Amino acid sequence: MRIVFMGTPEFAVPSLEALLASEDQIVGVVTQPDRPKGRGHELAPPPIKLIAQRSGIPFLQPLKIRTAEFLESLAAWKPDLIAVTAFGRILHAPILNLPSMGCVNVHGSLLPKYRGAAPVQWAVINGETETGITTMLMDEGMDTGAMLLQERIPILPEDTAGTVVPRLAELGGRLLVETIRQLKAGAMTPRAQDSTQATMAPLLKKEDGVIDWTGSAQSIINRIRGMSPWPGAYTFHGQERWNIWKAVAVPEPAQAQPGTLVTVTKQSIRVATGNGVLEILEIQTANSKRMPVGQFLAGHRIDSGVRLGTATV
RNA sequence: CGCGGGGUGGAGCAGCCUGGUAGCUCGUUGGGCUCAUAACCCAAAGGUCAGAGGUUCAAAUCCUCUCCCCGCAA
Repeated sequence: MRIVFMGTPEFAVPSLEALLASEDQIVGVVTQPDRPKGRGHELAPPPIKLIAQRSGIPFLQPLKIRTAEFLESLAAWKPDLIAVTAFGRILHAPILNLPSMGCVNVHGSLLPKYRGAAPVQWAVINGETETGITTMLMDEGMDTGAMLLQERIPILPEDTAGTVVPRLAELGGRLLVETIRQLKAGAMTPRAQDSTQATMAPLLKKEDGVIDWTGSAQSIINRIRGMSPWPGAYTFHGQERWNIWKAVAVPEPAQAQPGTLVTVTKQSIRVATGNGVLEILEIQTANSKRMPVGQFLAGHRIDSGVRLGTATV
C-alpha cells in the first residue's frame, strides 16, 4: 500500500520510523518548513525532515496547505492512505478525500478528552493518572474524527510532560501500524466520539506557566510537571523571575498567606499555598541554569517572609 | 548580523564601574562538642580568576579577539 506521512516534531518520529519498518511503502513525507530556532536565528529543520532525508524519501515543506499546487504534488504520489502525527496544520476536505482509505491521525490523549495541540501537557496539569493514544479517521474538525484504536498508559506521580511524551510517541508508532494493518484487513469499525465528553487542550502559552499560589500545593506541582520541560512554570521573587522545575508537597498546613516563603534553610525553600506547603527542589533564575535548591541557596541570600508572586514594578 | 546575562579552588556566588596581598555560603579532609545528628565549634587542603593578545611600574579588574554556557524573543 502507498502511504504518505505528515508530521513535524520529535513526537512524530516514532510514527514515521514504525511505518518505515512496516510492510507498506512510504511514498512521500510532508512536514513544516524550517523555522528559525535557538539563540542566533539559525533555521532548524523539523525532526521529520531529517528522517526523510536520511531514508531517501521525497518530502515537501509547504508554506501553505490550501493551494492547488500542493494538492497536485500530493496527488502525484497516489497515496492509498495518509498517516498524520503531530503535523501542526488542519487538513481540509480536498486533502482528506484524496486517499481512498482516508487519513489516519495519531493523537496523544484518550479522546474525546484533550482535543488539540497539547494533550499530554494538559493531562499532567490536570493531575490525570492515565492517558493514552487514540487513532482516528480524520475529518475537518480539530481531533473530532471517528476513533479506531485506543490504548492507555499510566501517568506516574513523578512524571512530567517531558517524560510522558516519549512513551506516548512510541506507543503512537505501534498503534499507527496496527491501525493500518487492521484497516487493510477490513477489520476496523470506526466509533464516533461522544462530543459531550470532549475537552480541549490548546497549545501552551507562556502565561500558562504562571504559578497561582492560592491553588493547592498539589495543583501547583501538577502545573510544574505539565509545563516541564517547556515552557516552564514560574513565579517572581521581587523583580527576579524564578522558574521552578521540581517541587514536592509537604504534609503540613499553610500558616501564612499564599506565596509566602515560610521556611528557608541551607537546603530548602518552603512556600505557603492556598492549601498546604510546597517545598521547592529545583530552581532556575535568569541567566543561570537549573539547579537543586541547596546549590542555589549557597550563592544567594534569600529571606523567609518574602511573598512570591507578581513582579513588583 | 534579533536582544541581553555569564565563565573566579569540587558546587553556587561576591569582587570588576573607582587597577595594587583572592573573598562569601557550602562541600571535602582532620579534630572537638554531643546519647546522637544532615546540627554546632575549631583547623586544614584546594584557584595559571575560560583562552590569546594589548595598555600599565602593576590586570580577576581597562581595551581587542576567540571558545564555551545561559535567559529573553522566535
